[in-house]
Amino acid sequence: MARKTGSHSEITGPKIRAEAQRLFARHGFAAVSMRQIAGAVGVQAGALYLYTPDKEALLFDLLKTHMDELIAAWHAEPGGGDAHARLERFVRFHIRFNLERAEAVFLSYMELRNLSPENFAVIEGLRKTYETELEAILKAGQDEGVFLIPDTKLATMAIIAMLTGVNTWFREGGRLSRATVADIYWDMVRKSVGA
Amino acid sequence: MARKTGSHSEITGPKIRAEAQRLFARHGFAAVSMRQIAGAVGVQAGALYLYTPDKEALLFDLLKTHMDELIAAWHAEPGGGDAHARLERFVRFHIRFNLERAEAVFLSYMELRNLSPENFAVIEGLRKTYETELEAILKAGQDEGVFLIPDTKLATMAIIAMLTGVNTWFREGGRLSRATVADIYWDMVRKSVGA
DNA sequence: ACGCTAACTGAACGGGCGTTCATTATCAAA
DNA sequence: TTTGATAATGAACGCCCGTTCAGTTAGCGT
Repeated sequence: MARKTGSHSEITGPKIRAEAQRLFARHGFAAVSMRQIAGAVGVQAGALYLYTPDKEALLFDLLKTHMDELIAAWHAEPGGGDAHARLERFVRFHIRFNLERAEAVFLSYMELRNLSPENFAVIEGLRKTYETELEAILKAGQDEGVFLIPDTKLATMAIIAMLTGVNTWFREGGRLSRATVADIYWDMVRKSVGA
Repeated sequence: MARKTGSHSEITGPKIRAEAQRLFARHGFAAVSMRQIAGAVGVQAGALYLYTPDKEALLFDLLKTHMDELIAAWHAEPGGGDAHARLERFVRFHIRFNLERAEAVFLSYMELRNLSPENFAVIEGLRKTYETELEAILKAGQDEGVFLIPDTKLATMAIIAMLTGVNTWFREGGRLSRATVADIYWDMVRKSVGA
């Protein structure tokens, strides 16, 4: 046996990334072997190296793609309005997007330390970019006089941590719907910035 | 060479736990070998098994001890007062305690999945116990009419996530002192529950 | 000074790791 | 139908893993 019938790189490539994401999120990067990933995909371990130079590059690809898509999705949201409206959109967007991609979010928080310093810096830069989007809203609200925030940098970190925390406990079909959760979190965020 | 000069289990035992915590926090449980831990302690790998039945038990011991100490430390805090005062004490306690033990906190959030189901349940139970302490305060404030919270369970998770988030960015000697950070977070928490 | 016990070594066990590569089967264009 | 490119195999490489254990030395009560 060598090449399989019906095999195509446009199928195997995404399949590898999907299975790697699933397994990394479930067991952790270091605890998952290339052979496990290959097994989940349905190929031998050697075949993975047609799609990635090494294991770390596979992780980096997942994290980078996620961060790029996060930022792109936020930019695709409707802009404009006052700081109050923009903050509400950010809160609802963040919760929605992160719940839709729980595995990728989990990965990008847990597995950063498995990246080389250069790759780590890239992801950190993208995260900073995203955080700056929220901080800009808070600053604008502060200038407009609709928010009362002692420190916008701190408020940024506090709000993001609070929102991202939803991923740790939310379960589909639980007591509350996504919409209700978003409503309540928005209520808390709104009040916390004094609006 | 066999037994080393000046060797005592009361010294080696804690040293192993300390080095394991440091290494697990830095590189992740799965990425750290027993030989690395032994090397950091200054013994051979086999010696570790005089102090732990296996690698996972070492991790569990660290997590369990941390959670026990967290809960004990909270119970040692002065009680009494109205919900407003108790919430402030909780916020300041959580930030202070977690910053004091950053490595243990990091571990107990990141490495839970490396525990067996039984051990996982134990740590989860202790976490739940701690969270319930906060929830009781929020409920009391709700009943007293000093808080305005749509859902106390959600508010509990939101506040804990927000507070624990401090650990991800706070650096000693940075722009803000611990005390200032605690002040600002308390301000945001207070407002978010409508007090 | 002796003997018991506690503390540790160092080698070994079987197994899994990430990665490479010669080889082979399939696909798609000519 | 031939042919070159593509997608995969499967064996092998050297290395490190968690764990065990017989043997050895240091500490210490008697």
